[in-house]
Amino acid sequence: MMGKITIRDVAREAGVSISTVSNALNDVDVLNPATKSHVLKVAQRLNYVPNLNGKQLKSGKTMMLGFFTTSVTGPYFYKLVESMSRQCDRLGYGLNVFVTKDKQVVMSNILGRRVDGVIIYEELGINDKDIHAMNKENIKAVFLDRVLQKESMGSIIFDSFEAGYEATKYLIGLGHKKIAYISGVDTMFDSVQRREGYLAALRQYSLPVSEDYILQGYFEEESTFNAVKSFIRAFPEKLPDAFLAGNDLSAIGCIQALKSHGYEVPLDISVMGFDDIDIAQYYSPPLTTVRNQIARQGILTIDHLVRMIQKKEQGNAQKLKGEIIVRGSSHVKFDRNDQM
Amino acid sequence: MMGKITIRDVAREAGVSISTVSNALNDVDVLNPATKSHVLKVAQRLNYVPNLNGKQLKSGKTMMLGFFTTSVTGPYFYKLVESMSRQCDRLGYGLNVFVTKDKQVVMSNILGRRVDGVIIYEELGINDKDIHAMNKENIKAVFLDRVLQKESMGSIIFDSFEAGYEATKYLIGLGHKKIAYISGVDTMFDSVQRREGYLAALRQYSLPVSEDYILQGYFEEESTFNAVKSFIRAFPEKLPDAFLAGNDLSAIGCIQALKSHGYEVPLDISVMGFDDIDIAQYYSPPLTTVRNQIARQGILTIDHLVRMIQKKEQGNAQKLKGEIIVRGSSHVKFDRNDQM
DNA sequence: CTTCGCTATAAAAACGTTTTTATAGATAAA
DNA sequence: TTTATCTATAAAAACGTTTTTATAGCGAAG
Repeated sequence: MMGKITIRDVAREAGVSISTVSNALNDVDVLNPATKSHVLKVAQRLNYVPNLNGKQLKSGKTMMLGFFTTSVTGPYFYKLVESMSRQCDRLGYGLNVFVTKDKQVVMSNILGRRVDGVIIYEELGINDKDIHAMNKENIKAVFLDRVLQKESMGSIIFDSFEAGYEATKYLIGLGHKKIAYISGVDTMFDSVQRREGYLAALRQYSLPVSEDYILQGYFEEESTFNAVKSFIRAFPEKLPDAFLAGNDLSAIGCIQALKSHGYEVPLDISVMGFDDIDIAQYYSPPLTTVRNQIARQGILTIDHLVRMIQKKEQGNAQKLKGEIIVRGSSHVKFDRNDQM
Repeated sequence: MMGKITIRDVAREAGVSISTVSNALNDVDVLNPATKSHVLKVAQRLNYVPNLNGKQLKSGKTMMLGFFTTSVTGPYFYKLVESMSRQCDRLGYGLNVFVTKDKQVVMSNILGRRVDGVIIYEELGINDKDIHAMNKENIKAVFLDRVLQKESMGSIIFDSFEAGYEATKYLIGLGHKKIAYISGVDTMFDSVQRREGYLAALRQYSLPVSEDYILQGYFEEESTFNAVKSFIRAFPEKLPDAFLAGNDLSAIGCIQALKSHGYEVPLDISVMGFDDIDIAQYYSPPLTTVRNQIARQGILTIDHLVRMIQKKEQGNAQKLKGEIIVRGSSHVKFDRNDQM
């Protein structure tokens, strides 16, 4: 029978003006306390819930942040979403996840002011023109896993160079001297950075850098399996002390190949990956790997975005270090000759 | 310098009224085609993007569905979100994921009309009064994993009773007689239903039902690991033929515990889980489990909700059957005594 | 006494749309 | 020729808020 209860209904019922109701509800401190509590009581009694569209239209604020991503599949995303939404809660914002591949959808939601600020996962195809449009509208954004050209926006990314560097340093610390790298997909930023870090560490410790020690594994188990097998067949005498694989899947493929040739990991050869995927700890041997601090990325992202919104701060680029997780696939260099 | 471009700016620039602009943009077929294309061209040139709050305030529609959940962690959720958002796309809706534990947030977003319809994951504490409020506002909702009291709302749930029943029947079919159940979280509907199904199957086949054979694993690997270990220590002579774990994580914890005591799975004891999580097939041994058709649940959910919204259909309750996936963690009963 | 300023509230404007109603001009019917 | 109908567009109202501006009442300062 009775339709939606509006602020007008509350005003009439409480015998005051709608501005008074608004002030009471929004805790604006200009009202007589008695009036305020009376209004609140009436609102409660009528089960009044403000219409957010009206509210947001006028105020220009939604107190919502939007996370735009092409996918939400896999542990990376749910860990990220989990930590971001928790942090939003703390700061009084809501987090809204939009799963879409359509850039049009993204831009119309952003410029259409459905949210106060946005987190954008790479690969949505947001370009300079889009960023310019956002800037013009004074919309704040933080990008994940993307190097930003525009100073105006924020970005919180993992430092893959540092990760590659540290991982290699760790292997060197175990006494390994001949370290091979199994590359991922060469068009991907992460892949290239990890390799550069690997090379930098080798140079730093004056270890030989050889093209032969860079294999192509394409971030996949099978490709890596084949690549390692061909390597072993081609250079049986040049077997490295350790393999640093572009990611954990690749590390698994590498270990499978070594096993199939009768080598033991980690006794004969150490193998290390990146990402710390779920399987890493269950695999045999459990993988030594570099873990990204996803929860931390989520928290920093929200903090940064909220500062940009509330304190009108400029966006900047922050890099996160990886964390080396030592498990069973790596071992201090063990020289068979010493044994004999 | 120049602020947000509104429909008014487009109207002025194109030399028409704002209603004409609105009609052109919304493809209302009353305009002279020349006028329409002219207006569209101007809108394009000005990079006009409609303000969604204004739009939604007036029209009363958002073309958005909201998924409200306490958590988004784990494969169940990302598979569900993935399939729901894909189906939303197809039907011209956007899907919005709200991760929150605060019922107040949920209700204010729902009654505040931020979305046209909602999908609610259980455990948010939505009660009859809330549902009544939604009904009064004519808001459509579909509940997941929850038995509904109110006829007016929809629900698409997995038949966990059936799943528990069928899984147990499968184990019985392998020749197992002493079957233990590792319970999940007792406040969760699924957990309780699976256990009831388990009990029903035991009764059906006149097998003994014992309280000792119901362990508490809380749907977690570690809790289950500890629970199973304590069981083994407490009743070494009463070891069951098979464990039916409340979910796959629990099954893994169970197997770890059995392994640590020197038992072999499945030769000594069969273990079975629920959910078919990603690790299930990689685990050693690969898990026998009951798979829910998550993608199907997502599609049915969206379809149902959209029908309720667009065709003003009544909500109803649908149940989905699980599918038993036989892998390496279960085996026909093998009696060591026969061997000796 | 005025006048000023302050307090508590009300009234009105504004946010950016869509929708409803009005209007001018053209075409068709009488 | 007049009137009615239709077409294309414009004007105005409405959606439900917040924010800005106005106002009545009152105590204090001159």
